[in-house]
Amino acid sequence: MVMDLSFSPLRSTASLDLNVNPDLREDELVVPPKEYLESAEFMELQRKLSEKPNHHDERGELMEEMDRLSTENKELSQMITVMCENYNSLRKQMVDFVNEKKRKSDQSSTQSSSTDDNGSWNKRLKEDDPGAIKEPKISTVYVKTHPFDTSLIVKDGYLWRKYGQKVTRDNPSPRAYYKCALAPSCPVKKKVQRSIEDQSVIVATYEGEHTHPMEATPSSNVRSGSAGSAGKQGGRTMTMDLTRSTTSRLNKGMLGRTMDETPQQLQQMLVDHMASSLTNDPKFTAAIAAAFSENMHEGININPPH
DNA sequence: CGCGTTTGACCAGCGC
DNA sequence: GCGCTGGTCAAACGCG
Repeated sequence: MVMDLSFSPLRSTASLDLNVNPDLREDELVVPPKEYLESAEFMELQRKLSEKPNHHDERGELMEEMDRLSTENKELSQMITVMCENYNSLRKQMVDFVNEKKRKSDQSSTQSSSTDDNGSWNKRLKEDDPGAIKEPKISTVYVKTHPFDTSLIVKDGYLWRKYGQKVTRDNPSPRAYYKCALAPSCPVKKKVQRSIEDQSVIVATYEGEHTHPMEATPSSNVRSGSAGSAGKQGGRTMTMDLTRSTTSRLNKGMLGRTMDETPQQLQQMLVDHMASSLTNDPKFTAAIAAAFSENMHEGININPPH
């Protein structure tokens, strides 16, 4: 199934927004980005819907618009396919590279300390806790966000308390430091920073393992700034939780934990998930229904004048 | 007023 | 020893 986004006001972003949350709840609202709601394109669509239409022309226009959007949808589908192919190719190269590196470091029997942040974090943590025998578990998660979304929010089902923010040398984006809200009983920390290569990608580095189950209200896991800054998010984004082991096929595919997904399968999973996310959102469906109801009500007059 | 975020100060590791 | 950098602390601040 290829999701037809022709009717979706989200089409300009949803088609390529890979930032989906497999665990999205029905009570979590998915709204179009604020930028889209304020865009000229959306205003124009709204204006068209609210205008007293010349029924025949309007229908013709709508059919044309549908054709245009269908074409656009096909093009976007092709783009996703190409992206998936590229992703798989790059990932394979990366895995090969990492394996090669690991082999070499094993051979030289040197303690491999990565040059990235995790390495320094590990070192620091070991110093903090000399009694620690086992290295804390470090995992890095990449989360695609809406390009306009400037917040550093990674919804992962846990409650976090922000304790610092820094601008690092090699990345103009600030890095935020979080501790698990249940600290000190739960020692987990995370760092969140936008990718230097792709500002729409948030890189979250987790250290340690939670000693407690997920919070019951994942939507509140990270407060968005001092409550008042919530509006800055500009619109909800769906986040992809890559940390959970009980991942859906989608997660497996996107994380690359299995390499056996074809681009078509990946694309299918993405599209299916976007479709279910949208249709599961009562506000979104209600808004669409209302818009169409209004339009159809005027366009299809059951009691034609004389 | 409580709670969580913000942000400047402080600390420690590292390289020169 | 000094400066740079990343990580953490804690007082100030703001919102509900």
